[in-house]
Amino acid sequence: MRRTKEDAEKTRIAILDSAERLFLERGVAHTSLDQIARDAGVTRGAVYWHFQNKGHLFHELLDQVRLPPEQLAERLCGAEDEQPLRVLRDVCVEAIVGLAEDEKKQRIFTILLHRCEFTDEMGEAAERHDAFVRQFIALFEKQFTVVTSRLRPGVTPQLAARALHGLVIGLFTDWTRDPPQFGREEVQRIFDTLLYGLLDDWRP
Amino acid sequence: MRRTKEDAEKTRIAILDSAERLFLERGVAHTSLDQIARDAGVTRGAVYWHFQNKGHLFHELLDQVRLPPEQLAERLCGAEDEQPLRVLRDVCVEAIVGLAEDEKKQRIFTILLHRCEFTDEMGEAAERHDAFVRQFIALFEKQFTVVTSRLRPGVTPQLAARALHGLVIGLFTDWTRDPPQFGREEVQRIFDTLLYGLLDDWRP
DNA sequence: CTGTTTACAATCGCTGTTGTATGTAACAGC
DNA sequence: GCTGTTACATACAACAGCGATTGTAAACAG
Repeated sequence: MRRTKEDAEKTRIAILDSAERLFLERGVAHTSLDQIARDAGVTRGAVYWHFQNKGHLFHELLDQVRLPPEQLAERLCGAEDEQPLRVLRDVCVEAIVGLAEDEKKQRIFTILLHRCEFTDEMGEAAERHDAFVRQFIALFEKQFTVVTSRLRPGVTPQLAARALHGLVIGLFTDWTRDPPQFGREEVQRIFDTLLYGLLDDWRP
Repeated sequence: MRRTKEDAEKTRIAILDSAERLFLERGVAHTSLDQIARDAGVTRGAVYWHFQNKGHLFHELLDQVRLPPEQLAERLCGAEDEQPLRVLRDVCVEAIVGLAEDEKKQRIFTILLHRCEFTDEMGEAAERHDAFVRQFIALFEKQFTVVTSRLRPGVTPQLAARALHGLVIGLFTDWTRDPPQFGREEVQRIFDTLLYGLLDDWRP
């Protein structure tokens, strides 16, 4: 019984939602396409119609929340010259706080960080994510390079970038493991704390 | 052809080693016990003789590197009153540097952080790990509580603990994703940086 | 109104994986 | 030298999951 285009889009969404729920509950590898289809009220035929395979399904799931790298780069380099580090801090704070406010984001990042295996048999999803992370660090480093002279003695732009990125990833990881942690103010204070350690003229 | 006890122990080790290699390459869920057995030069019978199932095998693999929580607590609370935060910092630095120096530790933590799914069907391994992490944070917080008065205004022991733990986890994650990063001095400088942001009287 | 395409459902064949049960040869103790 | 046990190998049964193919009714384009 063929449906209209809107109906088709609805089942597409339903499949994605079911995948999200089941991936979160049982892990990506431990969830079969049949289970997803059943949960969405369709058969595997529908899943294979909308998605090539599990890898692509997972990939499209991630793309629902992962902001495109270009957008990130633009955001970071847009306010050129002005107050690059303040923008950098705000981006980091937004990332964490955005996680707290958006439950879907929370679930999908939980899947990404705790419920899936990064192996090349999962297709381009893994590679793209790794590339994303590397670019993230590179952008950090670039921003710190601009203000090299303000860094405390012994602190290189590279070191600062690694530290800041580590903190972001770590907070993401801890947050998704055990959600109700802290609000915007506290997140901002954490990043201010690290930045104050990196630059002696940092003022929140 | 029955072997002597030492032989048996050798095949046990061989199975663990093969599991380590294959888990790292393909992920835990995507590795079958038959593949592990073949790689170790035995059959699945041997695997089932030494381990109840894949979950237990994974569990014993982790126990090869994860230091027992009691040991950690002792280490942190042992030098009571003296310089609790310095011990705390050294523990964090040791954790990261230890990773760089011990390749086995590196592989196993890579599996733990990037090649496995934390779901309850994996048995007690997941629970134990989560409990470990929580205790870790609790210990951090306890240490910071001792020196509450030295914390910068607005910084609570809880906040400090979350931040420090986040940084540790984040550096672990980044390191295992892309190993050749930095040496002991730089790691120490990173933690000193954060601690200096947390306490105004911190001196490396 | 009709042909084509869409959006699935149903079925099939195959392989991979798990758990268990049974066989078996050698070692260790007596 | 016999025996029970150990340390596996082999065999068996059952299922799950994938990918492909085929079927089909309804939507849509002309």
